[in-house]
Amino acid sequence: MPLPSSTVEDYLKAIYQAEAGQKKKRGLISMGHLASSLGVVPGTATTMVKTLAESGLVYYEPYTGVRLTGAGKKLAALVLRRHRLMELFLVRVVGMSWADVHDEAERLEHAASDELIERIDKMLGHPTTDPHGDPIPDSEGSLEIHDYQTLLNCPTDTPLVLTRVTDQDSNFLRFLDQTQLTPGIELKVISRNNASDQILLQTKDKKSITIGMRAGEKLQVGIKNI
Amino acid sequence: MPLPSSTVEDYLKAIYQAEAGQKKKRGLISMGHLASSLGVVPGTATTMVKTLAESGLVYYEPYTGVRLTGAGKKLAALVLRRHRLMELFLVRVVGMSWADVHDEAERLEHAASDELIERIDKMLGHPTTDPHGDPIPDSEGSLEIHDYQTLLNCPTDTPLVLTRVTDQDSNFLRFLDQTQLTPGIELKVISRNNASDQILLQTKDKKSITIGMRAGEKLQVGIKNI
DNA sequence: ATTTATATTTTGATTAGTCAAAATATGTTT
DNA sequence: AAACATATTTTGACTAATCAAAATATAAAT
Repeated sequence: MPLPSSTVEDYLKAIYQAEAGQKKKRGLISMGHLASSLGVVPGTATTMVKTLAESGLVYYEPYTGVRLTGAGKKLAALVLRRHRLMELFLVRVVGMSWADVHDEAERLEHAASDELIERIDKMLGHPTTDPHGDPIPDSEGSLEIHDYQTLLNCPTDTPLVLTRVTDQDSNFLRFLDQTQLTPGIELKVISRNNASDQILLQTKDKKSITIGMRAGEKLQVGIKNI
Repeated sequence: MPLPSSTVEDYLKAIYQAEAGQKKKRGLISMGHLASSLGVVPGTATTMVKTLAESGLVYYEPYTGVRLTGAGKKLAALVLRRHRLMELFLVRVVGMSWADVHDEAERLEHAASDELIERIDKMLGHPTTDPHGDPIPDSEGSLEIHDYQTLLNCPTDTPLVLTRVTDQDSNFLRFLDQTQLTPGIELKVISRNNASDQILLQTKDKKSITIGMRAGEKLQVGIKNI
C-alpha cells in the first residue's frame, strides 16, 4: 500500500464532499459532477475512478457513479482534517485572512507530515471547526455531523448564530468579512422576499444587512441556545 | 514561462548546493555527483539537465558537467530561501526540533506561496540564518557569503562561536543537541589528535567534549568578536 | 417505440519523470 | 599508443495523469 498521491487524495476529497453535499440521499456521485469539481474532463475521472476502485477506495458502478468505501472515507476524512487544521493554523498563528487560506491549505495539505498536523492540532487546542465553520475530523477520521439550516430555510425573527459558510470563494468571503457576517456572529432573519430575491438580516447590534437568496443558501445557522 | 515543477526546483537546488560546496574553484558539477545527490540514476540527470539547459537555467557541457546561469542561480536561491525560512518557522513557531525540520521543509518549500513565505519572513523579523546557521537569501535571491573555518582547520585555544552545521542528518543533529553543540554556543578547540581521529573541545562553561574529525569538519565556527 | 439529446466510456496521444542496460566517450595505466 | 577502467549519454520502456475526440450507453421526448 503505497502512499496515496496528491491526485488520489484530491479525488477522494472531492467524492467525500460531493457525498456530504447530497440532500440526505445516499446515491452515487456522477462522473460529470466529479470531473467538473476537479477541473478535469469526464474521461479522466472515469479512468481514475476505475483505478481507485481497484485499490478498494471506492465502489464504482459504470454509467451510474461512484461512492467511497470505508477505507476511502477514512482517507478522505484525514485529508480534510489536514486541510481544515491547516486553514485554522494559517488564520490563528500565521495571521492570514480566512478569505485567503483555502488555496494555500489546498497545497499544504499534501505536503505536511502527520507529525506536523498533530502538532498543529495540539497547538490550537484540538479545535473542532475551521475558520469557515467546517467540522474537523479527528485523527481517526471520524466527524460529528451537524445538520444546520441555512438562512434560506431557517425560522424568521429567531435568534441565530452563524455557524458555517459553505463557499470558499475568496471574493464572497471578503464580502462577508466586510459586512461582519463571520462564523460566531449572532443575527436574526427579519424577512425574505422571493420577488426581489433578498433576505433581510439584523445583527445583534441592530445593524441591517440584505443579501441575495443564493448567498443566503451558503450561510448555515444554528438556533441560538439560551 | 510556466512555474518550475518541484523536480526542477530540486535539481536547481542540488546544483546550487554542489557549487557552494566546491572548494573555491568554479568548475562544473558532474552528472554523477548531481544524480547521486538527488537519488536518481545518472542517465536521468543527463536528460533533465538538458531540458534545464534549454530553459536557460543552466549551462551544460556534455561529458563535463553543469553550472547554474544567472536565472538558474536566482531561482535556486529562492527555493533555498523558502526552505530555510520554513525550517526556522517550524522551529520557532511550531516548536519542532531542529533535527526534524529538514525533511518537513523539503516538502513544504514546494507548496508554500510567496505570500506565505513573506509573511513568515516578517513574522520572524527578517532573519538571516536558519536553525543550522545556513544563510537565508533575501527575496531577490541574494545572499551574504561567509567563509567560515571548521573545527578541523580553525586556530586552537581561541574563543570561537559555532555558526553553522553543514549536515542535515537528524541523528547527527540529535547528537549535537545532546552535547549542546548548537549554533551560537561559544567554545574553544583545546587540541586535535590525528592518530586517534579526535578533536577535544571546551565550552564556555568548562565542559569538555570530544568529537571525531569527520564530525568536526561539519561544524563551522567564527572567531569570537570581543 | 423510434428518434433525439445527454452523459459516460473508450481509444489513442501526450507530457513529465524515471530506470535498465547498451553504446560511447574520457581518462589512466602501463 | 593500446588496453583498461570509469563516467556519461543514448535508447527503449514504463507509470501516472491528463486531453481530444470517437464510440457507446442511458434517459427523455416526441
